[in-house]
Amino acid sequence: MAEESVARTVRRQARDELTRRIVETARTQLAMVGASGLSLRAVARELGMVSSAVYRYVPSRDELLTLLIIEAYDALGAAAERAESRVAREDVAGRFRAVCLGVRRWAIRHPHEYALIYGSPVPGYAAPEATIGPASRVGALLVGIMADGVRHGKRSAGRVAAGLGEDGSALPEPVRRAIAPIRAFTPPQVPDELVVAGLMAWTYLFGAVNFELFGHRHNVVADPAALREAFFEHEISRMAALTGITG
Amino acid sequence: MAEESVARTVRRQARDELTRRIVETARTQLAMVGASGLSLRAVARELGMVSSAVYRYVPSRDELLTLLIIEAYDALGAAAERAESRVAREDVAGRFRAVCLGVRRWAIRHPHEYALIYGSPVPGYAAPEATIGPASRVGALLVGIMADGVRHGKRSAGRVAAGLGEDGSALPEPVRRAIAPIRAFTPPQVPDELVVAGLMAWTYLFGAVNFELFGHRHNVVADPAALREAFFEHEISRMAALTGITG
DNA sequence: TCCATAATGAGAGCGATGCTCTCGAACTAT
DNA sequence: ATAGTTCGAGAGCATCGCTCTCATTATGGA
Repeated sequence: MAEESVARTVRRQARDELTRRIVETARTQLAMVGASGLSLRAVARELGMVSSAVYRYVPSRDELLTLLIIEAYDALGAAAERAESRVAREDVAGRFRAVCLGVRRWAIRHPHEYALIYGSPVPGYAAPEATIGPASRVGALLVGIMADGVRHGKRSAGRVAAGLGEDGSALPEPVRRAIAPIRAFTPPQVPDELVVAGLMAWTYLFGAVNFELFGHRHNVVADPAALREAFFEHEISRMAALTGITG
Repeated sequence: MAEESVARTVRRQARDELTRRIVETARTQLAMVGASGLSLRAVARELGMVSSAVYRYVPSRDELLTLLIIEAYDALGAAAERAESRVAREDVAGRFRAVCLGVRRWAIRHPHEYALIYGSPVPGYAAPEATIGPASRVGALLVGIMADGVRHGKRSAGRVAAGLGEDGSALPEPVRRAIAPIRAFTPPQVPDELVVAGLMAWTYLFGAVNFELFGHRHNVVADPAALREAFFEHEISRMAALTGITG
């Protein structure tokens, strides 16, 4: 009958709804007290149920954290994509810049969520399989920009290659082999040199945000938000120049 | 009497010795189970005493972690200094490279200790005053290399400035003001442009090590240690070129 | 030398955590 | 209507950080 499937769906819906509320509550808790202070029992209390009931929906605290990790990756990726989408497609340098500013902006607004994904890995060492998709959204964005940079203006791509081999030497063979995994996700038109440059820009972006958010720029860069932002924009544009994205 | 001071010293020595053993035990625990798994009670058990006794020596778990943070900063700084000291003073590029490789090597060998200092800040947000000294050892090393680079060969320093203002533009005024804090620790001969470049190299170094250690290069850079190392050496030397340290 | 004082270690205990188990109640499906 | 599944609640276990109290011991001055 129809009622059968409907009933099943109703139950599933109720279950999904409660699961959603649990994760949502956990997310607000995370935003307030950070990952180390996140308590399954507190989440249960907030929802008016007993702690053991939560275990019907979430297998463990670590799994809850994994769900929050996925959410955070997705939110960060969405923020970066939104910022990037507001820039004209041809403005490759502007798109790169927008991604960087978007990432930093989101990180500053959601420090605990950012720390959860780009700080020390909290559970074990291996990230769960389910996180790799959302985790690569920012990277995918950068790859797309690189590819467009190659397509739109051969000029910039050419300049990149030149920048990389400043002394005339090509990319060392071990380096070429080292980037084999990422090459599986990059269009073949993008040369190895540009891939390396993109990886470095990506590395730098999160290195800078990490340093700023985790306090490693105390007594190094001035505190006022405007100055920090000015410095960030400068370092990012310098990095873009190295990458060869000069607009 | 002499016995007075001796006795006092004896007692202090006993106290210091036990404190040392506590921190030492905590450090090995940290190396095994990580910061989140570090338990004051477990440390006490290991030392054959009851947990409350440990509180006579260490005010709290967070304070214990602070001691470990200081130790880790010091160990990392020492490792970097040791690596750097083995390079001829005139070989500025080699010294920079040695610092980077030394940092990475230490980090790989002491992942949990590295995560403790360069991962998410675990207690609150503000680092204790006592940590800022040891925390700046690597930075001080880089500053020294920069200064020597300026002193030894004006050529490289000049190239840096040129590299920075590739389009002929000078450093933006807000950026100059942003780096005021670090300028208090850098010799005046080092131009602002070089300071910025050094900051970027510093940022990149730890960004790269973070990414590698925290698993963000899964499916990006190949796993074999030799390839990862080759990639690291390449990215670092690229960064050195940007910094203007070309040897 | 003796004795008040201070440091030390042990134990009990408090509140809290993650997680498991069991037991009724409610709901689903036949 | 009944058999089976899901669910919430409660009790409980081991562990944690930390505090308090109470002896024991060492210290340092009278």
